[in-house]
Amino acid sequence: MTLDDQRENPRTTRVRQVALDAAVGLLLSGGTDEVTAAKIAVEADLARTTIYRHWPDRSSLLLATIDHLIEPHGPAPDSGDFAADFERTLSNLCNRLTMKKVRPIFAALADRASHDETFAAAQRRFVLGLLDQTIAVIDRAKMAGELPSDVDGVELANRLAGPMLYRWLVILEPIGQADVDEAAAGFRAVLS
Amino acid sequence: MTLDDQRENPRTTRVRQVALDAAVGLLLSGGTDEVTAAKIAVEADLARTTIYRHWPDRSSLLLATIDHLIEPHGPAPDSGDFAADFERTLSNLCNRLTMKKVRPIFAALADRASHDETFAAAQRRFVLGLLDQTIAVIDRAKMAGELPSDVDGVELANRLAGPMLYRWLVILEPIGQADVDEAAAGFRAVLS
Amino acid sequence: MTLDDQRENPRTTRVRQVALDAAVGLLLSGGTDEVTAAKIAVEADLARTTIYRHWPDRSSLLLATIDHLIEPHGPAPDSGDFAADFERTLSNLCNRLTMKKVRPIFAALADRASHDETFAAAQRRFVLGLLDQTIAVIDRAKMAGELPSDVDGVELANRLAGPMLYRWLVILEPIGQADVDEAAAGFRAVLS
Amino acid sequence: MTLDDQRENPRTTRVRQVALDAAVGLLLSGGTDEVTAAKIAVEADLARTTIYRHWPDRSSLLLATIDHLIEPHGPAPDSGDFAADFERTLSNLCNRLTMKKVRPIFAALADRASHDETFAAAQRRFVLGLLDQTIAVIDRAKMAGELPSDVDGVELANRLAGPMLYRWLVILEPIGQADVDEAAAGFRAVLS
DNA sequence: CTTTAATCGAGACGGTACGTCGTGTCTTAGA
DNA sequence: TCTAAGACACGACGTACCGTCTCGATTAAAG
Repeated sequence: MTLDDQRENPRTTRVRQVALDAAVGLLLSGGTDEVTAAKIAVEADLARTTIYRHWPDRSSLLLATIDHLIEPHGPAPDSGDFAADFERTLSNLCNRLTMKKVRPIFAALADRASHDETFAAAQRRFVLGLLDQTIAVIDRAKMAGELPSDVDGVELANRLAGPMLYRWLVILEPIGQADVDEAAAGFRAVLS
Repeated sequence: MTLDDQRENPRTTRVRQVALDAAVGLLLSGGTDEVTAAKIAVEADLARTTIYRHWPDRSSLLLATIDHLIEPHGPAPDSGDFAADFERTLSNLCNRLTMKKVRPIFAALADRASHDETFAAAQRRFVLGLLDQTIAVIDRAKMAGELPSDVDGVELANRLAGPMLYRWLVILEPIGQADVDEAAAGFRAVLS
Repeated sequence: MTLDDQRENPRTTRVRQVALDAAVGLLLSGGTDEVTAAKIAVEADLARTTIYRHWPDRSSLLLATIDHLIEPHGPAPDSGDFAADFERTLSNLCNRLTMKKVRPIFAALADRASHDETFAAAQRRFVLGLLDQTIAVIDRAKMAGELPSDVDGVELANRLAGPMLYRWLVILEPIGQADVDEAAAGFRAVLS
Repeated sequence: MTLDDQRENPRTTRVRQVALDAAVGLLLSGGTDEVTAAKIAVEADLARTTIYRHWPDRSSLLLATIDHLIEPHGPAPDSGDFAADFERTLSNLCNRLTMKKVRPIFAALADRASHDETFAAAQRRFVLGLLDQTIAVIDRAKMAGELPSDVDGVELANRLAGPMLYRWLVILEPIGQADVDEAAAGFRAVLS
């Protein structure tokens, strides 16, 4: 466990780090088309060829950039009150969405996903990642017997939080407290 | 209808046509990155510079390609039975979505929309276009007094059909009859 | 004589005039590469295609421009004193050379002359044109018996004035009064 | 001599070589306008962009082509008899001029020299290069005391050999033995 | 004073070249 | 070993100009 394969050359680790940091910056500021070995090399003060040693092509570079960009979410709220916890996770989600990073990443993934299964998988992972706190709360409620045990956590999370993602990602409109409230109400309705 | 159809030089019309046809083919088969003046020129047997005469850069070329790709939808079903008509439009929508063209177009728009307001507007238009039959049915029901007059047609269409789009475009899962049924049920619930 | 084929369409005459005026301006200010149908069209406010109606290609356009540029020289000085007249023509030549137009024209002709006999002929005409006053004075001196009748006027003009042209066009150095004096001395030497 | 020959990448050396060889061919056969990155690339079977890596634009490419074209002259003849040596260098010059390469090079330089000081300098170097054997002989004669020490070698070379260059480059007439003889006579006149 | 024919304006089109940027492969040297 | 440095073939970018080709709109001279 402790022996996780960290025995990587520290130079390698450093290069990967600074390259991806630069790539993330470029992705956020200029979109997919800016994630370029040449630009990363300039930005991170590396040789362009070094980038190619770590990622063989644009696709994998972009994918790695996105993966690097997705910071792990904190633990789901756990106050004992599931309805409150659920509402809390929705607020978190709302913040995360509007922190502006989500839209370009989602779009970049979607654009490639149409013609590259690797990106389709990444897109699914990404969206699930957005919902994972929500799913966690649902699962806890299930285990506590406050939700029927045959409820599918992912399914329910999609049903309740989906409209928020839809608004933000598909019809490009802002999400408000009203959307959070409605989803929270939906949760309480199944909570019984 | 009126003959304001520009009396445009037929050569010009033809060039625009074959160029966009080729561009559509490239977009559908290979995605955004294939929509290239050079490739269109080869595909459509035109001079590359001719492409630039009609569309000054990649962006406008891509936008024009997408506009060319979006065929106008037929009229909304109108049988007198609003619930049936609504269900029908959802089936249409479902078919249209899965006819495979929608996903790459949406994704292409979304990718640019993150950094180009023109594309954001196009994305909104595109999604509204997908829903227009649905909205039309809702509006007819409102005028017939079967829906409260304070219902917002676009809002309602998004609420009811949104989950289908969400499934297809965001979480990349297939849409089934179950989704149509559920949305139709939602419509009947507000109909009374 | 009076009936010279002036029966040309006045529009045509005007177009030719303004086009060549513009072309001359471009040639003098920017060199050969500026003599372009497109640029002339802008400068002279003509349609580019109109230029092509008058001159079929760049070569003939450039040639016409140069011909238009070469203004006919005034008559050779004629004071009765041949030595003085000769020195006067050399001063004129010196001024004409250094009025800056000559070098680029000569060079433009020479560049083409290497691979196009039409331009070679134009180059010869151009240089002879520079010397014609000088030749005229020599010929007058011959007819007055002050020079042997077997002297070749062109040959002598080249021998005497050639060094000035050489300095200016070949080794790119300024011409001074010393050069004029020396040539004039050479003339007086054969005059006796 | 010293091995400062750069230890340059042999690929690079080779590319430069074949590119310039092709460029020289194009320059001699078709003139300035043929010296084109695209045409060189085809002719030398290189990528067009590779040409741009070595020479950033048309001007420097043309300049490099001309430099590559100018082969170094052999040493000046040195028989002890200055008059004979001088006549020999003039014959050499005559041959070099008529070997056909000189005219297009001179013209190409002159055309650009009118508007680009770099080319003007190159033109001066080129002409001086043509005369260097001649100048060398003059300088040797000076050091041997057969010429007054206040004679300017370059000046004298221009005075004596200039007429030959003038004939060939300016009035586009062939040079004959007569021209060589006359110049040689001029040399003997100052030699005394 | 019209009518007819030459000329012009406007601009599309297939081309060639420009000079820039990016890609992915490769090789040589240096830390 | 890995990185730096950079050459290379390839191909797209967007621009400029070339020479050809319609098509109308002017305008000239002739009936």
